[in-house]
Amino acid sequence: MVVEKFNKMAIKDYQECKVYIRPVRDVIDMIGSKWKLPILVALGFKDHRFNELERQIQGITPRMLSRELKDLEFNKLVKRVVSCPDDNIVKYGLTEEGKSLEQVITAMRIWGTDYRKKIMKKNDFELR
Amino acid sequence: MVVEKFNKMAIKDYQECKVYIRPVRDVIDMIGSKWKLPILVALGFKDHRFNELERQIQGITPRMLSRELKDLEFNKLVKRVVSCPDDNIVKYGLTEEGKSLEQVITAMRIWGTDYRKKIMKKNDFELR
DNA sequence: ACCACCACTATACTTTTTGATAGTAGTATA
DNA sequence: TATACTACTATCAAAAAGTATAGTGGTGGT
Repeated sequence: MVVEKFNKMAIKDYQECKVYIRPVRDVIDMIGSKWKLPILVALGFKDHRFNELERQIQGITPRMLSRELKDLEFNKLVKRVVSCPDDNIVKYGLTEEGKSLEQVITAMRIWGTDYRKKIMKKNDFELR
Repeated sequence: MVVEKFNKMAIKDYQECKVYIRPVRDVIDMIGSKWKLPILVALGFKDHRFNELERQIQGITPRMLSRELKDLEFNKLVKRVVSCPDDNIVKYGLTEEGKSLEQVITAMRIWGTDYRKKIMKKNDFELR
């Protein structure tokens, strides 16, 4: 009796966990690399050209920028637009899907800022 | 004149971007690996013993679990407690700091769930 | 014609992360 | 005493992620 109940609970917990874990891992798989969030944040400000992004995101190489933009395009978070076909001006911007990430990014930003403040206070020195 | 204004704006944008990017990257650095969020989600349900986590999180190896728990402990998101010293029962749970991540995780979960639904609709088949 | 800028791509390499497998020390159980 | 479970650790290998460096094809200006 007791064993059976315990088992059922365990299975329930397990399934609930999975249901909660899966979408969260999807998000990490999509935007959890070193450069994807910086790119998305920059594009959240305004559309950017390739070289603008290169300059905006310190340290990124064109190879990484290119790859990450392609990944983000593949996942429909970013769109590549040739805004002025005569001049071949390429711009990158967020899709609606990409814009809908704003709440996630904002939550991270707030938490990250708080965390950084706490660390700074505790250690009583400035980080960077 | 125009050039000067443009430059100033560019600098402003750049600085604002950095201010927004940094905390977001901090978060990714802390929880952006394959197993950290699954662990945090599981611990959000309840405290877990080491082997409980192993069973709960399908696919994780004890090596990874051990390492990731240590990382999370190091960053004060998770605490290790010997709840019953006589029996040496070890449990892992969220710290207050870890619990404060809930909003981030919730935002990710909601977004991830929506995204998955959209993909499923578009492709008109079930994922997994 | 020459040089610069834009939007990338190619190649090779290093570093980081993760996995597979086995093992250990301690306690409990039959 | 043998077996099993808990909470891990060690070693090595593979895979993934990221870096360094150079180069390409196109357009635009002088």
